[in-house]
Amino acid sequence: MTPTELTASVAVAGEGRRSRARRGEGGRLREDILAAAEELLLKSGDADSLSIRAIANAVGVTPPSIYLHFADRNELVFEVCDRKWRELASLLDAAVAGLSDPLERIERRGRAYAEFGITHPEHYRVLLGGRADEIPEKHADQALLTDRLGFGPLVADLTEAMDGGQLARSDPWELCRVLFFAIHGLTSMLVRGSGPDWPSPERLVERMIDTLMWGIRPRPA
Amino acid sequence: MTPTELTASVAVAGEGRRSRARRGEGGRLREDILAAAEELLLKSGDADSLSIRAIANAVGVTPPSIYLHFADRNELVFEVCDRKWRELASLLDAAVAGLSDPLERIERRGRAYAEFGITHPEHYRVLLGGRADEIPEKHADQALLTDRLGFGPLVADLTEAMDGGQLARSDPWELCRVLFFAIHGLTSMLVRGSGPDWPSPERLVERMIDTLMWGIRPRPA
DNA sequence: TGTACATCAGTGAACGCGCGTTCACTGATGTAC
DNA sequence: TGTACATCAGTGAACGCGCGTTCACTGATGTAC
Repeated sequence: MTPTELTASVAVAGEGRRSRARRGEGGRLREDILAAAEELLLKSGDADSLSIRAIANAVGVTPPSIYLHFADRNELVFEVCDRKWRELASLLDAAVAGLSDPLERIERRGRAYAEFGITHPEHYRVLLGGRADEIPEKHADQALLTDRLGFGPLVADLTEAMDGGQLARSDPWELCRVLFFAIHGLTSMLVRGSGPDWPSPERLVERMIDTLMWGIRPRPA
Repeated sequence: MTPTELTASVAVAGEGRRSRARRGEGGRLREDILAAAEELLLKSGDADSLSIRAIANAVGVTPPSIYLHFADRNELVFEVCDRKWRELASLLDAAVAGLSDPLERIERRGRAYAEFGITHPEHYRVLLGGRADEIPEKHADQALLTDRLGFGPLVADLTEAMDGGQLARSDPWELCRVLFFAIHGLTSMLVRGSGPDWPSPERLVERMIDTLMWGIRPRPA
């Protein structure tokens, strides 16, 4: 088998040719494309593998069909990321549901965030591990942090804690970013894969959260 | 001018054809290649732009010549990164030269690290911003942290501070990683580019360092 | 109830691109006799 | 001192690859008369 033949047969494989949608149900393909893209991401963990061709093949459709539903590759990748961001955001919300102590809520959010990365490294890498310029502009700026990460709730908790005297008074947005950066650094390194003699991810998460929570407490005059 | 002609003329541009090295001075080209690669990195800030062809063009040489000095692209990129890591390591050492208080040394290292990222965002992105798999295996594991980042000195300072009672006793390697992760998270986000209404990088750096330094102090029983 | 027709969901082939890498070569440089 | 020769530093053309995207098309599906 020549390399060319091999490639051809692989291209034919995928999921087999997909049956054409009924009239008016063209939108179904859009969903299937996004689902296939996410699956590809899971297998490879690399946004570069989200090629139009690979996705089309996985869905069982030809590349041009993608353009019936997305203007270009950028838009497709953006949509995939957008969904993941929302998923993460609601996961964070779920993690603090029912908790009323703001400090505890802050802590839980951090923990849940790191755990999302640890359990979905491929997705995390796509969300924040890549180059910024491969993400459409909408993602590149502040909107990323406020809209996507849902910083609002965290800032609210920080403010509440400050009001209650559990935290030294300061700019909550600034503090919010610092906390996020720290947790993101931890997560992104864990997602990169830890070395053989590293402490367990759990230990590192605990230690980071512990350090941060102490670091932001009110200080003796 | 057709696109093809344009490409051709651009290819001819670069730095002009380079004169051939004298007998025995073939190694000169190796240096020039690395220098050109670094320059390309500065312009684009993206390891993907380190293509064999782009580098060859910048040096004023044809692509195959690169292979006289590097086995493949991976080796070249590795060497470029390796040099940057050493640069950063010695920069960190310089930042604490003459300081004897271990806590102060720890703080200064963190600050210097973040500043390196802020002033050399393109380089930082190449060192830690990319995908792990684009970096040769040597870089991917623990060796990265110990050899490249020179964690030894930081661990030494942490240990000294623990011995002096300035820090609660704990595994210094674990703490070392946590501190690095936090500073890395900060740096990598700043390097990504900050949004319009962000606090200044300097403020964020101060705040992060301040939080961490408080977080690791001994705690009241 | 039957048929012409517009619409819709795709297809197939091709475009030009830049890439890493290989291969057979060239021609200047230095060295041995 | 002159010349044949080995070596060394490169060149030029080509390889096959996968990519995003475009374009003219096809053929099933539903609808209007």
